[in-house]
Amino acid sequence: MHFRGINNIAVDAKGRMAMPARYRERLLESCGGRLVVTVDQDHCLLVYPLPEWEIIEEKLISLPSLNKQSRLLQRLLIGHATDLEMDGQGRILLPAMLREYAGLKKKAVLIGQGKKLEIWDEETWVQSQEEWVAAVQADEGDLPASLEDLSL
Amino acid sequence: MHFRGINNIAVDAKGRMAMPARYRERLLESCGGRLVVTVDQDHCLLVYPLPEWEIIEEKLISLPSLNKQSRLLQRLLIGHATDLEMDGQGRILLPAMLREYAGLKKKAVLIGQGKKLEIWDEETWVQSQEEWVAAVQADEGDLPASLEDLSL
DNA sequence: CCACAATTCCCCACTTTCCCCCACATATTG
DNA sequence: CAATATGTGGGGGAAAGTGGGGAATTGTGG
Repeated sequence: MHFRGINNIAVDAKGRMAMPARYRERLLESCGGRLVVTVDQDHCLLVYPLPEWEIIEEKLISLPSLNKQSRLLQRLLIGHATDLEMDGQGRILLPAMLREYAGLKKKAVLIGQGKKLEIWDEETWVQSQEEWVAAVQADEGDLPASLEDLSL
Repeated sequence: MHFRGINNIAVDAKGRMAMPARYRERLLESCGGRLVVTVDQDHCLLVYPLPEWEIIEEKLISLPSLNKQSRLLQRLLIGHATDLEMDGQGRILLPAMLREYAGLKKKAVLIGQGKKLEIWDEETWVQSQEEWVAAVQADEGDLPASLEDLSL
C-alpha cells in the first residue's frame, strides 16, 4: 500500500491544505487520520502516517547523543515533526514555521513517495525538477554501491 | 510516547515560560509535573521528566571518574540539573543562571526530542539551523556507520 | 532576632491563535 | 443536465499564550 503520483494543491490563507480524496480513506483506516509532518533537507515537507513515523523516530532517537551528525539530524527531523489530524473536510493545517521552511505559498504540489508524501512549493518543485534532470545526466559516473546494480 | 515538534514560546520578564498545552496532560500523568532542567553542550537547555532524568543520571554517575571527558560531562549535566514543577497555569520558572547559559531573551523555541525537550534562544536556533542544513548537505560522504543505511 | 530585599507563586485580564462549522465554487459521474 | 463528490474560503467561539500586580516565602545583612 504505497503512495505514488502527483497532485496540485492549494494552500489557503490559514495554512490548510486538502488531502486528495483518494488518500483519505486509506489514511483513516491505516492510522485513524493521525499524521506526522516534518522537514526534509531539500526544503520540502514530509508527511508520514503516525505508525510509519514512529519507526523512523525510534531509529533516530537511538543514535549516539555525542555524535554531532546525529544530533543535527535529530534536531532537524524530530525537532520539526508535528502531529496533525485531518479536519472534518479532510484537510490538514500546516504549522506556520513549516510553511516558511518549505517556502509554501498558495500553490503547492503533493507527491506520493512510497511510505510517505512530500509537499513542495510549486515553483520550487518545477525548478528543482529541471536541475535534477540535468544533474542525473551529468553525474552518471559517481554512484554509491547500492545504486550500482539497480535495474529499472 | 515521545516528544516531538517545535513551538515558539515567550519567556517573560520573570523568566517563566508556558509549557504548550498539548504536553501538559502528559507531563502531569507521567511524572506529576516534576521536571529536571539542565544544560547541553550546544548552549541550549534540556528538560526531562524526572523519571527519565534519573535513568540518565545513573548512567552519568557510572562513568569512569578518572576520565577527563567523563568528569566534564558529569559536572556540566549533573551540576546544572535543577528540579522544576509546573505552576497552576502550566508554566515553569527557569533559573536565572540557566537562562544566561542558553542566552535566553524574550523569544525562545521549545523542541521535542524524544525523551526530552530542548529550549533554545530563538536567534541561536535559527542561526544553528541554517548551519546544519548546509552541513548535512556538505558532509554527506562522512557519516557514522549508524547513519549510513538510514532510510527515511 | 528583626528588618529589608529579592525571588517565587498565585490570581486575574488581555490578546492571539486555533478549530469547528457552514457556505459556495468547481469538478465528476450517471 | 442533474446530482453527488471534492476542493476552497471565511466567520465566530473556545482555548491557549502572554503579561503584570500583589501576597507569600526565602535569604541576607545588620
